[in-house]
Amino acid sequence: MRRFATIKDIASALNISVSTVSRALRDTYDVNASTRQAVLQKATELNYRPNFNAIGLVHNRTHNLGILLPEITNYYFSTLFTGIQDVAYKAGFNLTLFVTGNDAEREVDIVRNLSLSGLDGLLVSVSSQADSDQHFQEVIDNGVPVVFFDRVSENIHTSKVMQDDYNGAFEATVHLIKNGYRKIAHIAGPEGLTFTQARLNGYLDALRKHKLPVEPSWIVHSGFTQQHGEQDLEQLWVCGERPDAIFAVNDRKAIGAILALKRKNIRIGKDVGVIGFTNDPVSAIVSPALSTIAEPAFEIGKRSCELLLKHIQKKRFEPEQVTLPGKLIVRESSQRL
Amino acid sequence: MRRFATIKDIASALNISVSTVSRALRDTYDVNASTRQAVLQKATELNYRPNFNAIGLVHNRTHNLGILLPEITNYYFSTLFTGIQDVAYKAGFNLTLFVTGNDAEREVDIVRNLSLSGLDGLLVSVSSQADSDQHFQEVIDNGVPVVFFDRVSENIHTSKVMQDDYNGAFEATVHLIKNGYRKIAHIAGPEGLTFTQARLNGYLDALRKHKLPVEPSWIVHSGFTQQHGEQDLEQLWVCGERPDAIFAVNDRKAIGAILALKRKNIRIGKDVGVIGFTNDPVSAIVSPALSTIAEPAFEIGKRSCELLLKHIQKKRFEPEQVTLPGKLIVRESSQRL
DNA sequence: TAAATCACCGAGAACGTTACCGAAAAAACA
DNA sequence: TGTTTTTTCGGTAACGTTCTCGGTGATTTA
Repeated sequence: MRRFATIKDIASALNISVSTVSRALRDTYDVNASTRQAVLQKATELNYRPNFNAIGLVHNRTHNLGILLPEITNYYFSTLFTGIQDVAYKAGFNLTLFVTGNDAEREVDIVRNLSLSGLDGLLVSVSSQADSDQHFQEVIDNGVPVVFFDRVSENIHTSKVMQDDYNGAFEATVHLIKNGYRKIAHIAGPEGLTFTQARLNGYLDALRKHKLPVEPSWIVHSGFTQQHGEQDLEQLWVCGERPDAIFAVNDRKAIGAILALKRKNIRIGKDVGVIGFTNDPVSAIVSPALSTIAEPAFEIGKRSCELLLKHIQKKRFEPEQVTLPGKLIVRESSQRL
Repeated sequence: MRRFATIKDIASALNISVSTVSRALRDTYDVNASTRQAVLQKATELNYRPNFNAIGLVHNRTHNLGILLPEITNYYFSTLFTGIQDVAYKAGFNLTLFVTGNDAEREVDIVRNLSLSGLDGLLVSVSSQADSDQHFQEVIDNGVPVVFFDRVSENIHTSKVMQDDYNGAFEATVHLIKNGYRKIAHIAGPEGLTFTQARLNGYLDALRKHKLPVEPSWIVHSGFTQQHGEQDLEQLWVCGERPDAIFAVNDRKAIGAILALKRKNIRIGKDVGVIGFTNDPVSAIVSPALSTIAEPAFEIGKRSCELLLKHIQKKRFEPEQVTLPGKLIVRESSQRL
């Protein structure tokens, strides 16, 4: 059985009490400089590492944050994580990452079996809102601070940080309109999600404001992958009148659409305009390059973590809601040229 | 101060001892069915959650695995993580993720300050081998199982799992040769890394086997990003004779090279062949599509975690080394047509 | 010189859980 | 009926750490 050097080992080696060692190691009050020096030296000599379980036990603090993500294999979530870790690391917090794979059941399972005592707080982007948010409410009721980001949960009262989905979608759609497209379709996300709804609304309002027709068959919902984008486009192409532009809920779906269009020998931009959402690096690589709304993923991660840390430090902290603006990036796919 | 219901709360509510509650909760020996039922009911009623700190303290087991990664914002590492989590989740282990950002200093800092007592094992892909591996040796000396993957550390005796870098590189180079390219350059990774060396050797041996010249100025080392790929290509293009094909150490650099070549109006495939390594999804999206060696990222993650779990379970477990084969994926960028 | 202050240290309880051992009650055996 | 076994439970130490409290000497103050 492995066993680390403990505070007791140091104490007995130096013939002093554990209390003194404890104080010396933490450099607090009431300890002579020379004894402190001796303790420190002995500690490195024995390769002492503090036992976080023990510390967590007495303080009811673990310096561990949980992160719940639908997926990690994409640009948005992975840079978001990097943002989170950026502030967590500086504050001395570790991150335990849970990936649900967009599986709502798994999400519930994970949250229900969470070792709440092992976590000082929870950062979450929900997998799906289809069913209830009960499992999150339970966590909050247990006194564990929760911050939602990106895919937030409507009916739960806590801090949330997200990009401005509505205005981003509005701007993207207006951009297409200004570039002469009139029959604009929307390749959307799963229906249950709030941000799917927000982007849909931005799209709709932009059409209405410019007195363009809203054609229900030009709005198709499905998942977030490139394959979903391809399928959505096929569906758009079989039934009724075809659109002359596509606003996709994210870049991956937009690229799926571009690929499908290219297979049909339809010229992107000239025949059909395409715009995405996210500014995934791949949008600059695909040909023609994809116009998009850049999301501040890293910043969202940072802000979420900062907010969570605040929640943890203050006992009573009023939930905040922050919305970060996106930015229109014009490339080739949305221009007739 | 937040406080969860404990085993004591259940005990006093039921007027029984904590030992009995403990046994009932864990469904072990020596507990009557009816009292067990009562305990279970009370537990859900009080929303009891076990305190992992306490359990970790007595068992010296946390069911926490540490993962040390150079970065997470790319396809390879993020799917690798998914593979790890796939087996960890089933085995009831949580994952604490540390991302170094390819910063060797930060790696040392993280490892040195690791709460070893909070981790049952460590999965690592090193950030750089430039300096020493001493910090990892310390961890192992403390009795914490470590498994290396992808970017392994040579001088440390422990389990390692990686793809077959040498043969992959060999195969990629031979593929270019067979397609008629003769002046093949290599855009390599940072020099310190073992797998950089392995891929370089595969490349060199393929050249030698086919009696092609090895031109030192056609081998350029740098980092792993797309930008590095672009820079490397520029460097290749300024000095002396220009190559007619490029084998890149990974897809991102290959794509950088492709982009730079396109800016020069050089036709990919026809004028200059390009092949990468990884099979990042973007390699199918870029135009022309990038030939590459597919790496079994997910599988590597799974195998690493399985191996680590074995190490943790058995007290004495002989280090294993597993090498997974890659697979040549032929697309457009490596064909003259 | 007596009293008050100060610097430093130790004892012991506490955090939530498990493990070991012993005890009481119930059941089985003789 | 007495004895042994089985079933079920409780007491207690232990895990590594922090924290509160009190207690030495030594030093300063009056």
